[in-house]
Amino acid sequence: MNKLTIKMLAKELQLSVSTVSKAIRDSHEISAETKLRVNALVQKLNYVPNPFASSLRGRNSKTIGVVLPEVVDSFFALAINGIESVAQEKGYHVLIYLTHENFDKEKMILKDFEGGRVDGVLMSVSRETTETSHIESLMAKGVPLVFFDRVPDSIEATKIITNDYESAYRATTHLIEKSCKKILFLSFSNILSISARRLQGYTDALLKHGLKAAATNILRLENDIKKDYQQLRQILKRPARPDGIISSVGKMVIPIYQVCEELHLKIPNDIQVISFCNLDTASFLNPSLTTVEQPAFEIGKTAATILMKALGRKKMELQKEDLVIASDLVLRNSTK
Amino acid sequence: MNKLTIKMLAKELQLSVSTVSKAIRDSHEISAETKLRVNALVQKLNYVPNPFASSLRGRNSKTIGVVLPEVVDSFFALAINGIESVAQEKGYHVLIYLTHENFDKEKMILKDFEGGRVDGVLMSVSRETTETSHIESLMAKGVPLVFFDRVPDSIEATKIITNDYESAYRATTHLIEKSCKKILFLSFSNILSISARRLQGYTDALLKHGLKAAATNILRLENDIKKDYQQLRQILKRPARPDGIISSVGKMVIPIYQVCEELHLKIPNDIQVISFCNLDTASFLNPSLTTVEQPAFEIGKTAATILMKALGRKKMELQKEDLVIASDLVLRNSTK
DNA sequence: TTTATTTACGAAACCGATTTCGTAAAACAC
DNA sequence: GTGTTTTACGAAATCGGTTTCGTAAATAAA
Repeated sequence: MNKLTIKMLAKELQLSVSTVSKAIRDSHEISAETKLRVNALVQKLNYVPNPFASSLRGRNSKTIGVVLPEVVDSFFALAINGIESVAQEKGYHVLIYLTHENFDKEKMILKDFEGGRVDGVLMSVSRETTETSHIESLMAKGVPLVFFDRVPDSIEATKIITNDYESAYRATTHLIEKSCKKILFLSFSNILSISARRLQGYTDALLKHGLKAAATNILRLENDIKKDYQQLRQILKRPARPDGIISSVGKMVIPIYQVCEELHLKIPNDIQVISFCNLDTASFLNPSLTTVEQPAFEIGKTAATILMKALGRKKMELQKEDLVIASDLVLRNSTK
Repeated sequence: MNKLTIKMLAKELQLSVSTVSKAIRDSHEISAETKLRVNALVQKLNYVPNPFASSLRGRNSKTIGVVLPEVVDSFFALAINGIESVAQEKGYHVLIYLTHENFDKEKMILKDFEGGRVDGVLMSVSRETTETSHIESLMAKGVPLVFFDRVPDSIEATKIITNDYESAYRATTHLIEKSCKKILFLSFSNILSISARRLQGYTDALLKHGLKAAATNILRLENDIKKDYQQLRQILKRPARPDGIISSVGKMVIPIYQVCEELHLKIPNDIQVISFCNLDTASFLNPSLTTVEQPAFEIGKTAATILMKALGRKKMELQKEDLVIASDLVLRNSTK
């Protein structure tokens, strides 16, 4: 299957390669008549330019890289949707990479980007990402990078985030107002600033209302659903078990419901529950779940839009600051 | 930010470009000593080869294209996971494209692929895809293509599917055994074979048990959640309303629960419900939902694995046949 | 009519790696 | 010591477009 090249078009049309190329790119140097002839043949033979030749010469790929921890979480699924919709509209291609929360994979992926595979990057860091030299190295090469959701504190960059601190503060306050005294907080990282901010919102709200933020009421999750499940179970079996739970991560919703069911803890009477998450089934869970809903699609879309601007003709400089899109606290029946 | 090229390495090392290239690629033509020198500098300067130059010369991209209708559905999110895990392991990059069920977009994407952007394609067709010349055109150019889940009937190709017919048959039979007489079937396309097979399983099961497959009991969904919601509502308000629902698509779960709630129809007493879907929250819905669970991750992983084999050194020929991975009917409380 | 400018196109360099082919020098065979 | 093979490397072609620069002809300006 001999690939059709511009050279073959040129021969067929009795034109030079450069003329054909310019005609296809609608250059003003080429007469309308010639353009018509060229395009007719392009249509007829169904010619598609080799993207690598173009990228090599043009030093751009019309491709963005999206680096995510995972995609099971509906947050990232929605974010991908937002990203892809913007990218496709602007004629960009989207390379997806999953780190599976693995730092070494993240490093390898970014290193590969240094070869110029992508024009820009959208990234949500893994929970293992403590050190950020791989990111700085890529940015130093001039590759525009926009972080979203899980952003690294140590780097000055454009970051699209949600109001994690306030959301956690509000969620905690809500539980306190509903007379919870011992609120368990499920944290998924003590590294990620997103996690730190949520934790801070929680502790600040406790202190504000004269409650102590006991270390025993903070469960730091592993990236292992079985272990997390067991840990949670142990905690809820304690004599002085919590009467409220705030999960800063969506994937613990099912385990929480399961453990409560097993231990015959009634939600919300025995224990009230709020989770950060993006489940569209939240309102039909049993009981329906009070959630902090993050604007996942919006975050993805915004991140992509800003990146596109930095990649556009005008090469708009990226503003090195945070853009906050607010989350919603949606009250349902897992809290009183 | 001058990009580092192999030429610069060569100059620095007092070697020719070809020698450096061979050294990096661990060619037997190069002495161990020279390889060491080269690799040391590669490390030191953090050299990453330009992928477009390699792809242009090598006529392969180490990239696969994944074409999906959408990704909100957790089915496709899981499938992406399966695909990406395999691809990453094999050193392949993953380009994601969403058609949003739009046939023209699908055509454009595949046309772009004809330029050689990807080495192979994994695809789930849009619900508007009636005509498949764009797919055949790509395959004719020798691009390996594996379909999964939503596969076109009219094309001979490798297809990874689940047992749609049997699953629908079993689901329907289950409802009949639980004494449903009027079972509403929610269908999402009268084009896609996956949809046709599910519908066939449903009608066959009805006939087998002496029930009629009334056209009024088949709701053909639009791709518009509001309209579908209203349609469903109208049907459930009929005097002789259905006493069972089988939804062949997961995204109708919430609308179904909502409508039933609004109309004060108790599930499963007034109406029993089964849905094809991949919600991990199914067991904690109120009531918990009887589902046909598709092995989404497995399907994605299998599709990718088979594609990888066709792309490997040995260029294994793709078997033009269906590979079926069974779904599970999981009984819960939305059926008696 | 002469000069300046515009129009429309072609030749060739270029992007950066890979690979073929050629060749000195070294190692080996006899 | 001569012939043969192996080793280790370099020059140059190549992948397929894009872009710069040059130029003949056509048009406009003087």
